[in-house]
Amino acid sequence: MHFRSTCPVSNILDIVGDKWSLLIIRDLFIGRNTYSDFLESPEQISTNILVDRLKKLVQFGLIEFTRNQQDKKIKHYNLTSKGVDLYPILAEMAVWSRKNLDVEFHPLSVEMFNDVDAIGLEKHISNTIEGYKKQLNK
Amino acid sequence: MHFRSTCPVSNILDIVGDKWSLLIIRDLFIGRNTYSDFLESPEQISTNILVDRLKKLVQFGLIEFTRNQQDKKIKHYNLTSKGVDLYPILAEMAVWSRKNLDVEFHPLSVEMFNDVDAIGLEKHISNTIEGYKKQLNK
DNA sequence: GATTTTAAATTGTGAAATACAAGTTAATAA
DNA sequence: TTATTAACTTGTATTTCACAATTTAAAATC
Repeated sequence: MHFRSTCPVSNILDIVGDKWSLLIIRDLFIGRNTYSDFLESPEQISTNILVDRLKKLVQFGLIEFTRNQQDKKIKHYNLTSKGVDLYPILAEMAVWSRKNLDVEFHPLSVEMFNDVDAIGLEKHISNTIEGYKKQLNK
Repeated sequence: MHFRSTCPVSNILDIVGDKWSLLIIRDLFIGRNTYSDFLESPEQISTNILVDRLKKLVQFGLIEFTRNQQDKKIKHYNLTSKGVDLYPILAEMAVWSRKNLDVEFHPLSVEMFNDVDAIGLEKHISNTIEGYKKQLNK
């Protein structure tokens, strides 16, 4: 990996600072975990970009995959510990958008905002991370 | 502004989700605030991209500028309230890099990490934001 | 007040990243 | 055996970015 500088903000941007990587990470948090799932996301990533990003995210150690035992042509991607650690960034991004953009948001994010309002951002983040990890070990 | 979807994460990425915007925002937090300052940053942005990003960030209402009264060809950029609100994202990005990348960081970020360790991330963020706003009103 | 310096911005060209459409592969299902 | 499906590849057009050189306009210097 080539880093542009020794600034930690620049470093992470060199890894996930493109138009798509963080959206794939977001998808994994909301339960989308196959190539086909990712293609169905509302932002409409193209297939060549998707394959490229999945490959890179695996190389960076942010995600990994397992084969479906019933149907071995299906890959189920999941976040690694490094990938799960990105959640606070996604959460702060969503919070920024709610505060600073005057638009209607997707029902899933409205749900997320309600949770944040109910229990606080800290707790929401730790719950989400813990929840993701639990669900994986099933 | 055209948004790819109604996801708040996607929305903010449509605004600052490129290789450079958040680095300009970072620069503003550490006191760099002119075109020449930005060019001196270690990541070496090119002049055409810099002009383009400054223009866009102004259009989005994340930054604005004032002319130097002694030398009116110098523009001093500063973060608006919307721009200052991005700090939690930058802070979480830095925290992620410290935890997950095995590299040496810039002295300024080491200083920042020490502050986070001393007073906690929450307090570090609110101090930084408050500090930035105060410094502006001088 | 003409010349030089400086900050900001522009222009041109090549390279890289992304978008879009179509086709391929290999495993499973019918 | 044929059809379907998930994942992936390929080709081409478009957009964005990188790099180098040049231009503009304000300020400083001679």
